[in-house]
Amino acid sequence: MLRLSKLTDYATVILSFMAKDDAQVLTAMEIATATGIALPTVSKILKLLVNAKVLISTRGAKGGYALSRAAEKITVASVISALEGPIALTECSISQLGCEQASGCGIRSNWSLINQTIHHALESVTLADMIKPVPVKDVVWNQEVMIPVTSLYR
Amino acid sequence: MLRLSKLTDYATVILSFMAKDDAQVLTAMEIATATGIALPTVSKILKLLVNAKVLISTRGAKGGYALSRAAEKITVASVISALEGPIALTECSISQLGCEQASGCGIRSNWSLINQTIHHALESVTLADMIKPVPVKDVVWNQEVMIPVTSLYR
DNA sequence: ATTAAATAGTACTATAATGGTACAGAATAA
DNA sequence: TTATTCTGTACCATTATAGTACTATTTAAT
Repeated sequence: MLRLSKLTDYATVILSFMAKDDAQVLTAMEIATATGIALPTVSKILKLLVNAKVLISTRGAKGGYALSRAAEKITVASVISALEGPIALTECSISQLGCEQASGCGIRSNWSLINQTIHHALESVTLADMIKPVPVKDVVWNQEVMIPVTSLYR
Repeated sequence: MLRLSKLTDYATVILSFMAKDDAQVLTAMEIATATGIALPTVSKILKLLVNAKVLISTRGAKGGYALSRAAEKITVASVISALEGPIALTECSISQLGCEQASGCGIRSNWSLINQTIHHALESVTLADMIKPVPVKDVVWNQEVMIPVTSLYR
C-alpha cells in the first residue's frame, strides 16, 4: 500500500495542531494531551522534527517547541524525510550498491524519474495547505491546474 | 523512506524481463533463473500479478505466464496495487474507521488529495516506459510537459 | 545556590509485517 | 497415465516499527 509510517502520520497531526494553535511555544506535554498521542512518542517525533529543522526547541523551564518557519514554508516532503529519511521508493534509488543487476538493470533510472515526480508532488504541498479546509467542490475541483514537469529536473 | 516493498521491486524486474523477452509464454522457472530471484518468491509474485489481471497464466505442461496486454497498457500503479493493495499513504485514506479524530481531523481530505496526485503520477508511467532507455538529456529534460490536475478528480 | 521544568540522548522490548519456504492440490499436454 | 506446471494455504525466521524507560543536560524562577 505504499505506506507511510504511523509516526509520520502522527507528525502531520502534531504539526497541524501546532500551526493552528496561537501559542508560540508548546511543551511536549501540551501537545501530547491535545493530540491524544502518548508523551514518549510525541517526544520522539518532536526530536526528529527538530533535527530536521522543522521545529525549534528551547530547553529548560518555559521551554518547548515552535515551528521554525511559517506553515507555508513547511513542505510535506520535508516532514516525511524528517521521519523516514530520503524519499525513495526503491533501495537502489538511494544507493545502487548491493544491487546484483546494477548496470544491466535499466529500470533504475526510470524509478528515479518516478521518485522525482512523487517528490515534487510532496514538495508542492505545505503544512498551510494541510490545515486549510479542502476546497472539495470549490476551487480545485473545477479548475485546470497545470504542473510543469520540467520543474522536476532543475 | 516512503518505501515500496521488495516484492514490488522484484515484480517490476520480472515484468520488464517478460516484456523484453520474445517468448510469449514463460514458466516461473525460466523467470527465476533469468532474474536470479528464488523460484518460490517468483511464483508468489506471479500469482499476485495474475490475480490483478496483469498476467495471464496457463496451467499444465507447456503452461506458463504471459503479459495480459501490451506493455504500454500496464501501468506502474497497477503493478504496485497488485502487490501492495490500494495505493494510499495513510491508513485513513483507505478507511477512516478506527481513527479517533475522524471528523475533527481535517487533514484526512488533504491526504487524499496528495494520494491522488501520487496515484496519478504512477498511473502515467507504464511498463513500456520502464524498459525503454531513459531520455535523460533528450526529450523529457527540455520539454514542458503539463499534467492537468483536474484529471485527478474524475 | 537550589529547585523545578523541560528537552536530549540512548537503549531496550514487544508486536507486527515482511520475505521467504514448503507442501499438497488441480489442470493440461503428450 | 505421466510429467509438467500453475494454485492455494499455511508456516517460520528475520526485520522493522512502535512504544517505553531512564539518565543527562539546560534554563527559569525562587
